[in-house]
Amino acid sequence: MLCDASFMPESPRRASAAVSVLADTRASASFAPHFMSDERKSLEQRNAMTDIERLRHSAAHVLATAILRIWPDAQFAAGPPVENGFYYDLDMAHRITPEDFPRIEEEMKKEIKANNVFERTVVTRAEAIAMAESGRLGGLSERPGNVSKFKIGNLADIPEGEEISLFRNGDFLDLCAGPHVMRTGNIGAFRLTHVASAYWKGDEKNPQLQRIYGTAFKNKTQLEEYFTMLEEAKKRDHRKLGKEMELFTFDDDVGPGLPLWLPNGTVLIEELEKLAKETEFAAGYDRVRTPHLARENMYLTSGHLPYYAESMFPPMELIEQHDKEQKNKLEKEYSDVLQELLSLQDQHGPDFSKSVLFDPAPERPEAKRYLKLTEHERELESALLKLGDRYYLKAMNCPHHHKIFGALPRSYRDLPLRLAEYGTCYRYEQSGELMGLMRVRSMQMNDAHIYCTEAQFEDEFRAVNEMYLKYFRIFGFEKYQMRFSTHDPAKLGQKFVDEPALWKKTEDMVRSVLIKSGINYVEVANEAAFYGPKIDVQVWSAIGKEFTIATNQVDFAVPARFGLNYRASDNTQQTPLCIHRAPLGTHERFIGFLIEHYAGNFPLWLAPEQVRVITIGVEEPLVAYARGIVEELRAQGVRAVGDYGTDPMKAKIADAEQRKVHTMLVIGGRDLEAGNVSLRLHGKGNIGAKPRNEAVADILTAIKERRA
RNA sequence: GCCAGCGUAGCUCAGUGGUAGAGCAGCGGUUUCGUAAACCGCAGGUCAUGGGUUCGAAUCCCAUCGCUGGCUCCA
Repeated sequence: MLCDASFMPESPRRASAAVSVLADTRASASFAPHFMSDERKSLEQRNAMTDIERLRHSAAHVLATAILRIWPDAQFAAGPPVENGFYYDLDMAHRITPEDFPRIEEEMKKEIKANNVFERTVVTRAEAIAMAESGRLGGLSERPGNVSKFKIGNLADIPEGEEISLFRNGDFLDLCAGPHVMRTGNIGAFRLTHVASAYWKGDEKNPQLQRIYGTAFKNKTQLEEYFTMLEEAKKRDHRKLGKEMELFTFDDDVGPGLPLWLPNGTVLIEELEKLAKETEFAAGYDRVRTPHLARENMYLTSGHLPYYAESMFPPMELIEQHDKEQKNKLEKEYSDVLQELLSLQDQHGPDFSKSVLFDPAPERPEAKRYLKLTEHERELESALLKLGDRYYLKAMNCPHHHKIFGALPRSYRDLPLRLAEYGTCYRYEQSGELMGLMRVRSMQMNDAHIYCTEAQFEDEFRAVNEMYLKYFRIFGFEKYQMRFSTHDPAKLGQKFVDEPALWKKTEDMVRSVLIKSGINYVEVANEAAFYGPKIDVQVWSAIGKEFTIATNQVDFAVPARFGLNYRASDNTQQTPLCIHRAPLGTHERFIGFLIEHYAGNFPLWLAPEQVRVITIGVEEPLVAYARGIVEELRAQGVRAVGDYGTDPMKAKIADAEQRKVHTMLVIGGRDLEAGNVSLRLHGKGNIGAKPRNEAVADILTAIKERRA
């Protein structure tokens, strides 16, 4: 598959066990999500639970106990601790809503007050199955006719030879590896937080269960602190600040996930582009521009179609009516042919098609049929291509850039060729996945594709990494995780291009760049792109959601698919390697993250309104002086605004502070006389008087240096 | 896409079957001020949209759209 979707920083990758270890050690652990591994945890791993996880896991059992007292038919699936709390998945006739929480919490309190011991017993598999069949597992008593169906499923996942343990608190008995706190009374403070639905074992083919989330702490103070912290986090949520600061908006008539950038937000976009353009120019990139859409055929070449079609907006058809009817007919025929081909392959085994295609004189009737069909398939394909056009909005920029590379004959002397574009892409994300600016359907990527020789690769890759770090220093990012995704040799030829030597070589190169640069990273096997290893940069939003903010990927497979080549010094034709990189991700997600990172208090160079000149009074000489300062600043490209109105000074300051204006120059009669301005910085209060020229020079320097 | 909750003025919210409200922002006046909010007034709403129940619906029911949380997806 070409152009791994995960290349697009819009795609947060699935959390991995490896990340969870690091996530837990980060300074910001309170907001870092805890990742449950996809794999079943071993007993050893489970026993490594922290004290608070133990407590929360125990709270899940108490939750189940309480629910059974109210709804005895409930069947429970899994109830693990998660970062900041716990949940229990269950199935029952009653649909739980938050209105049920007080009742449930009452019952939970009773169970905690009873201070029952969590008592562990080891049973044989047969005993456990017998208890599940009588409905006893995950129940308060035997429940004839109400089999503990999910517990039977869980039992099946426990490997032979591993101990099967049960935990009992009061009447509630559950299949559980533990560990738990000693007694229910050890659960100091808890609260149920929300209900959700979840597929059993996370598989959407399985039935949906009701999931109840809660949180628990050692004591009430910690619980309250947690909720206070959540409130604080919500204040810096980019959706809230984006509205308050008039950065962006969404409109139903425009469509979900399609942000409209207001003037203030557009300032952020343009400042970022300026930074990117300067940086990329200095690093030897060439800028290109490409259309927002392309013909179907390109995406057949790239491989986006049909595999990626679900994530693309449906195509625009440019086709005459009579051709359309013809096309529909041919498409129907084509799909019938494909179906028959597939069923022949199914009937006659996996090597059937090979054996037929390589047999010079196939005699078997099914082989003859197969050959006839494949010939017909090709005819239909070419007939279809001749009938009308389909245009797709681009989901990625790489195919367009590959076409630019291929547009001219290339020599090794042209390499490395670095093509950069803030390209606009469109992805049809599922409606439930949209989230403010963090997950959208239209996005502008800080994209570039670097075409280079193998010999150049390491230097190029290192330079890209250094660019990341340079950016992160400018923004003062500290809380991020570099994730190095490698392939799994067992899946060569399926999930990954079958080029073991190139995999090894590029992975070694990437690893060595990381180590030499002293970058702290986690390595995750089996998460690479189809076409090569990659590094994703993971960050966490204010409310603790993980996102890929930037990405850097190696591609040693796709250029060949596009027939890209260059003339090497020995006069042979060679295929270039390609690096896909987006250090500033997409405007949408990057700015979403920046808003939260700065809590809306942008540094001077980014601030939508950089300077506000406030007069104390409305006397003409004062206003003229203030106006002169504003004009001088604006002439130098500073976003300065004057407030010469009749409001009292304190009100003007309050207004500027609320709008998070970075620098306020307050001017009264005293300043006018001395040729000064009184400097006030947002959130920092009054700094004091300064000569006007000095203040202006300082502002210009701070902007130029992109000072934090 | 799935499950649940929510949708009242530009923003934050009150109103739970009987005449749509407040604060802030906006606009018009008055006020002429030294570091986070002077005073008075005005205007602003098909209560997301469509249908239903009812003498009467912002309020109850159904559908649609959107947002939020979670799940799934993210090749």
